[in-house]
Amino acid sequence: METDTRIRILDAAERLFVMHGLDATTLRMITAEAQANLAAVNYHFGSKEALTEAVFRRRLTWLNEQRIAALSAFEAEAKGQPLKPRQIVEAFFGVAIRMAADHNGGQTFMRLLGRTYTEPTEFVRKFLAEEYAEVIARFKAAFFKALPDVPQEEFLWRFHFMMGALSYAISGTEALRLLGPIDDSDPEALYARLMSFLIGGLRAPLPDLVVKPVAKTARKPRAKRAA
Amino acid sequence: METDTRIRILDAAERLFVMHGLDATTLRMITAEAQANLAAVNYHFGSKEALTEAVFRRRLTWLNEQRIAALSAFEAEAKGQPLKPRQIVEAFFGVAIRMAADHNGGQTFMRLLGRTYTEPTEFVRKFLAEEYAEVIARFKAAFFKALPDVPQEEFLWRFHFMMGALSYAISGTEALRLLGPIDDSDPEALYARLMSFLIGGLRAPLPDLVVKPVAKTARKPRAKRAA
DNA sequence: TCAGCATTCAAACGTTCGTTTGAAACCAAT
DNA sequence: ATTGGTTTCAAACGAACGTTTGAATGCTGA
Repeated sequence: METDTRIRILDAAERLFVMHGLDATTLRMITAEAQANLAAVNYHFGSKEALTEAVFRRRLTWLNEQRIAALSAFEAEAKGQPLKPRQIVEAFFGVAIRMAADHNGGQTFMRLLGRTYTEPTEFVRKFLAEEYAEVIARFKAAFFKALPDVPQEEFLWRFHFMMGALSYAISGTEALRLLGPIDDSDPEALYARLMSFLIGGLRAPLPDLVVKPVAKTARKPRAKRAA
Repeated sequence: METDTRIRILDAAERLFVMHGLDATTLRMITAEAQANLAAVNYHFGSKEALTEAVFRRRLTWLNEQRIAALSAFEAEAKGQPLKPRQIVEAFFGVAIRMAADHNGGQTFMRLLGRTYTEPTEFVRKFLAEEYAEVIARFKAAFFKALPDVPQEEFLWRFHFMMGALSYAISGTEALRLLGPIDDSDPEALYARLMSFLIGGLRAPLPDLVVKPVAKTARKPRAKRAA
């Protein structure tokens, strides 16, 4: 069942998706790279879309399992006490960065993944939503417990910003060179740098938001929506 | 010269690029949306690639001029003294966020741009490199002056992470919904949130990096860089 | 040895893409 | 009214795409 060709196709597709993007990668490029016949993709996967999904699922499922395992380990250790934010960040982002440092395809994949959260393609988004549901729920709960002083909406934004930083840390090394010559060969250094940055952002002083309803509607009092 | 059709095509292309991505947007979609003939793109722009470049250049040039103007204003005010990091962040990221809040097409464009730094397409990267050269140079210099205690390489990484957070702040509102229901309708709030996060990350304690050259070359002490 | 299934392969399918073409329509200046 | 240059238009081009087909080949158990 798990034929050699199947795996060669998955590997080739992963590599080419990273280099050229999803749309611009053709089945002919993939099968040539995999040294397989053009029809092999439709034989083994059914369609290009199904192949794409398989490429993601293969590693993403494993990645999120690792994340949950890391979080569970910290939680078991803490015996019901809230975790330190650094531990939660480590469990979510650290695992990802470490996977990105793995040269056995993990690196390739993470670059692809980092670019995919903002991918507009419908079916990719649907797929990611399913695949992330559990891990998001677990980490949200852990963070809320660890940071009771941070409003939940504020935290969700910060989590989102952190995802952006992670995405660029992993996938944006090309864009990075816009900034000048830079060494991205040391994954441990990248890990340390990103963790510092993320914790710094996560624990930053809360912004003093202008209270919206007042600014918009009032001098005469009439609340537009509850704060 | 600046015909009506030309502008309608630019606007339509911008909208569709955001919704479907560069590759997946066809000239037939664009010309239909712009209520123009299919051949109009090649007549007015020469090719799809040239149209793409025009879409970006139209707003990106202006955006980076705004950034430089904002920075120059702060620098004039400071009379040679280093700026506060917050001011520099404001000049670079604040201007972008504010443009993203502009509903006259700016919002649309910024979502597109945010997704483009990591775009693998060759000619887009080339183009961005040119378009960003000056603004990058100016802001690097300002930051280095304002943060003499932060090693330059460390700072470049942090700048890169900040770009990631900005990108997600602007373009990733779809991905954001993975995290749960969230209100992204208030640009002022987003601005305040992002600024807090960025400053927090920028000013985070430096990571204690394992000193690589020592591990590789020496045992006898040899500092890699000055703190 | 041979039947039976899984896999590979070359070729072709119908679509859609970006681009080109040449005529039609428009529009100001003579 | 006629010209000359600009813009629009319908139609078609060749190329490349994902997919399908049916025969050839490989492998396994009876």
